[in-house]
Amino acid sequence: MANTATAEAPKKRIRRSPEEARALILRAAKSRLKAVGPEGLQIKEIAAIAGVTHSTILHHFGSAEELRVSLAEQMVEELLADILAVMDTRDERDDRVFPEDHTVLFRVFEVLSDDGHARLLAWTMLRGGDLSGAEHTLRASFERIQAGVVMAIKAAAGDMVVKDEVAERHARFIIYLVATTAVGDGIAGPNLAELIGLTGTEATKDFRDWFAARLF
Amino acid sequence: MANTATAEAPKKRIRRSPEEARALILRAAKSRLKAVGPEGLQIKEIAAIAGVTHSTILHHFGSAEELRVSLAEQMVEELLADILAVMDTRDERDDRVFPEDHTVLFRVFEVLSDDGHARLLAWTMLRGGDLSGAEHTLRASFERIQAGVVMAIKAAAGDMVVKDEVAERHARFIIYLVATTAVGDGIAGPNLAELIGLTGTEATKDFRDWFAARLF
DNA sequence: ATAGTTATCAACATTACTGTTAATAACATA
DNA sequence: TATGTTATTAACAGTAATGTTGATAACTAT
Repeated sequence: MANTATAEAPKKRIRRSPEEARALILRAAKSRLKAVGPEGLQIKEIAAIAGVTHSTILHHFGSAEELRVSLAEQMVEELLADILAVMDTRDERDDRVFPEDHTVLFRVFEVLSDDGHARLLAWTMLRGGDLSGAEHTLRASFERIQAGVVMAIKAAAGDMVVKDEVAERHARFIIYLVATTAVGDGIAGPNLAELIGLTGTEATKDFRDWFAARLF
Repeated sequence: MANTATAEAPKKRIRRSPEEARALILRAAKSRLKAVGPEGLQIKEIAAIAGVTHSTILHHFGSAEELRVSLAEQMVEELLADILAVMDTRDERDDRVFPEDHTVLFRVFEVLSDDGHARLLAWTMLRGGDLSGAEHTLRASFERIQAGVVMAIKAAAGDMVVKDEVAERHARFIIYLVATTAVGDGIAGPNLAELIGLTGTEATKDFRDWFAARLF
């Protein structure tokens, strides 16, 4: 670098809208969180990745803590959007072989566990997990998921009549089980699978098939 | 406070053995971790709870990081000891109604999820989760657990003959599922149950019964 | 153009957390 | 009782994180 001592830096600034700036910063924070875990969430590091100074972050979020809260909320919303997208895709193809076909469940595992969402979610919850900012999104999303699972249960029953309450109760259990399992899988999966001897992609697939088969 | 300016503080010291001191500090660290999550693991806070100065912690553990590693290892060992204890208690009573009777599974949930072990475990894994210090304990414990579950599977099969490989494979799946579910339950449980509408102890019990019923 | 707004930055200030040092109190052993 | 060991502490030092300030560059509207 010959210009360090001689020429003054031209110091061009990129001026973004507040929304763009916040999005940029949150993206950087997220990648940092994924890469190095919760300890990597210092605003200076995030600022470096986003290509801004840490003052800019403070300007937009008020404090480091508020940035973390915003990040947590945004992540939860993204996660739900992803899962709903999976279910919607499924709905478009109108064949009703839900229980036999494990693709939906597999995709849920992918989104929640493999993509690292679970780890980020866990971090959110471990740190006191307020999430009241995402409260409304959460409720609305759950209603849609619940409705989808109820439909699947009834489809799985075939000719047999299933009372609404029974199906709804069953759906709750299934959702709770899938969610907790996927979260646990995302967190403990790597270590646990190695310990238990369930390594390799085919073992993963075997387990998920086995799991899916006993859901309905 | 009249003595602040006048009398000198008597400053009595409690002198502990290294083992006692370490145990005291680890206990404080654990309670702190449970109470406020990973961020609560600063040695000054821990020192305050343990009733010592932070220098004492550094004296016994070398560094803040080494304290965290020690804590993680100790927690894993405690967890496994607890779970093995549950299984052993079960073995002593020689009735073989494992699958019908859900007490063992319930106790596993209690130990792993309700007691907060899962949250602590998750913290361990989120932070890079080495655990190589507890490697040996882990392997040995898993072997015993695996053997116990295989026995339960065969007992559940009743008269039918179950090939060893089949039972072992099944056992792996069950262990993996129970572990991931309990971990996920411990972390996401409170938030998730509230969202889904599975609140209250009877709902928790219902879910665990339902879950246990579909394991074997 | 001109003026007003504000996103951005650099430099500084301030905390908070970790680690160091030297002295001392508690205990064991001789 | 005397002596040695070391767990404990207070005071200090260093470092890394957050937060603050004032100036400026980029953009908008008049």
